Amino acid sequence: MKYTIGQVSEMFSLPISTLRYYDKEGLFPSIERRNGIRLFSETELEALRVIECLKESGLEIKDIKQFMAWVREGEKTFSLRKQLFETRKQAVEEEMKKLEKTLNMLKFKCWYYDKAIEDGTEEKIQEMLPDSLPPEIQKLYDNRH
Amino acid sequence: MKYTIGQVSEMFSLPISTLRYYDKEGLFPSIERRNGIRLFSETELEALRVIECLKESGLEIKDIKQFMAWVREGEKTFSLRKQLFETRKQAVEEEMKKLEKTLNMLKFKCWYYDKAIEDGTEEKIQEMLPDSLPPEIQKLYDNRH
DNA sequence: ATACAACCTGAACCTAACTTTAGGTCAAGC
DNA sequence: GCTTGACCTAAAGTTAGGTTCAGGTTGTAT
Repeated sequence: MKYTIGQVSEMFSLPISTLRYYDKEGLFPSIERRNGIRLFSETELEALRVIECLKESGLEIKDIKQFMAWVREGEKTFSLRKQLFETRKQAVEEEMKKLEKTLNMLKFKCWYYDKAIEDGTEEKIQEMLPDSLPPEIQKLYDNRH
Repeated sequence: MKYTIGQVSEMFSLPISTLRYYDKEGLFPSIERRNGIRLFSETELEALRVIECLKESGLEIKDIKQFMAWVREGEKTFSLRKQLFETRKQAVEEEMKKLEKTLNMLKFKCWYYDKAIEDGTEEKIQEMLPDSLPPEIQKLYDNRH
């Protein structure tokens, strides 16, 4: 099954201009064309799934291009590709830890403003800082950075 | 206790140029100056902690500026501020779900290339797709998008 | 009083990842 | 045979979040 750029744009909810940009950047190195018109096949759809994953992991387009080049080179690049995914896995795990901290701060601030609205002032809360907060909130406060 | 821009730069591991840029963007609306030189106090340090949190949550600088303006306006903006943190909390929770999916894909790809290296080829794995994978791997594969 | 580090400003510059624009091709239906 | 919609390209423009630069001021130690 082959798809036009418009169909793929729909399938992935990506603007056509973005797909053309990815192509220009070398992210679909083996894409087929008929009369100049791009024909996306399963290879390119899987490439797009990987692109979305690697982008979400924080990888830049030029490094995704490098990966696509490795794919074309065949089995001799298996371990380079493996290493790339290992590194991205670590990066994502660290990002998730950072987001957990961020979430603690946000939850603390939600509690803080809930209480400030209830009290009509921040002063009471300020007096409780840094270590006379309710137990659950204290945990958030201590782990917020 | 008051700090110079250089000291704050050290404390937060942020370039001086970034701190000046934040100031220019209105993120320290009440910062004190002596002979033109910025003096950071606890207010600005807490602002910086919040800036890092809101940035990590995906908020843009101009919206952080809006928040800092609300802080200056006092208690009448408590509920606007509360709402902002609620929204960021939701955004971070969604981002974490996305990263979990990304992590599934990355783990699957790590397994994939481990096996490809072991087998010397991808062909054996391709035959196992989409639903004859080892149970643990099947879970990753099914949940990768 | 001179040197020197650390501070200041406005303006220009930078990068990544797109998006927009202007102008052109092509196949299908009327 | 002409219109229409979906495709094409190269090049310029956009945005966020900074960084760099050129030129100037301030505070402290010698």
